[in-house]
Amino acid sequence: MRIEDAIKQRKFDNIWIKALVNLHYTSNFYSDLLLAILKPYRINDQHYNVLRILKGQHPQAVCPGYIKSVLLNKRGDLTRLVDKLCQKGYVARATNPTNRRMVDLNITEAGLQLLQNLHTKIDTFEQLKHKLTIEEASLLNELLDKLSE
Amino acid sequence: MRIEDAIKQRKFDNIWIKALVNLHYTSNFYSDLLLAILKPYRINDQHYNVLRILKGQHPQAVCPGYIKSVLLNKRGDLTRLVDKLCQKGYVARATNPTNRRMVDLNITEAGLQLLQNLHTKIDTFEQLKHKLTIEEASLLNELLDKLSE
DNA sequence: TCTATATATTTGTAATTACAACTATTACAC
DNA sequence: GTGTAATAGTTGTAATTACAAATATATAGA
Repeated sequence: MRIEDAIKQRKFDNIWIKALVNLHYTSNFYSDLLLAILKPYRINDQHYNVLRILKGQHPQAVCPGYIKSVLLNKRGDLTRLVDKLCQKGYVARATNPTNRRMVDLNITEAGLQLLQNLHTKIDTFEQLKHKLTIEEASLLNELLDKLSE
Repeated sequence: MRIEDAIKQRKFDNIWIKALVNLHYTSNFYSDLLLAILKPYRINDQHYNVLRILKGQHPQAVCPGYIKSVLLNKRGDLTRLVDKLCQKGYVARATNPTNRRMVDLNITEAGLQLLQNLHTKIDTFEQLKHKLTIEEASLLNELLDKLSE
């Protein structure tokens, strides 16, 4: 949907402002899609991202500090975010034997299975593939990179 | 910053996934900037957006339902969001005389003054202007529109 | 060793958000 | 009018997030 229709606003101060509004709108659009998929599993997008990060390093352990540094959304409370994933059995937590300040986090088999189940449902790949050509996706990446320079 | 460096991830499954991650990253990047500016005023981005919507219609009154329909982030609790703005004196609330189910919201002089103060600080216009040409901003809008079709 | 500093994570508290249930008012069919 | 459904907001409760302060461990210098 064109941004003008989505937020019922016909005029923007200028095209840069419009791009910024559009950026947030589109980001929320996909967040809401993802949240709807995750909802039956009682986890949110932050939990999901943590699981993906852990899977990326698996079977190597990862500490909360690292997760925080690479999470898209720096907000949120890693300790309690991870607490919930541990309670649900998706993540295992242990004190790092070498440096006892640190905590070793690992995704469990159940966690890997969850991501596997979600994969087919999420499949943003197929969705986006129909909406943008490979050249357009590449161009979008370049433009976004410029914005956060 | 290139998205690869920002989240320390070298490989993505494909360029569409990368664009989606980049989208969320860039959106958060600007949200965090905005939140930092708003923090001294003890309001958040949702409050700010509500004030902008009210300013857009001023001096005409707006009801919570309308605000909800055009807010970028549909989540959030309009009643309590507006409560806070009323408490701070930025918004005036009254029952609609014609339809007593509805509530008339209006931005106050103090609210307009707040937006005025914020304007110079936010000024995303100048920031983005340096990062994207007018053609690039226009292209970005087109690509984003395609994504939420 | 002792102390100060830095690092990694957790905890306390208040504010915010999510979600569902609830109240009040209006609209419409009979 | 009366009953029923639809609409507009509000409220209750639990979960989440923000922010600052606290804990626990490690590191480095005197």
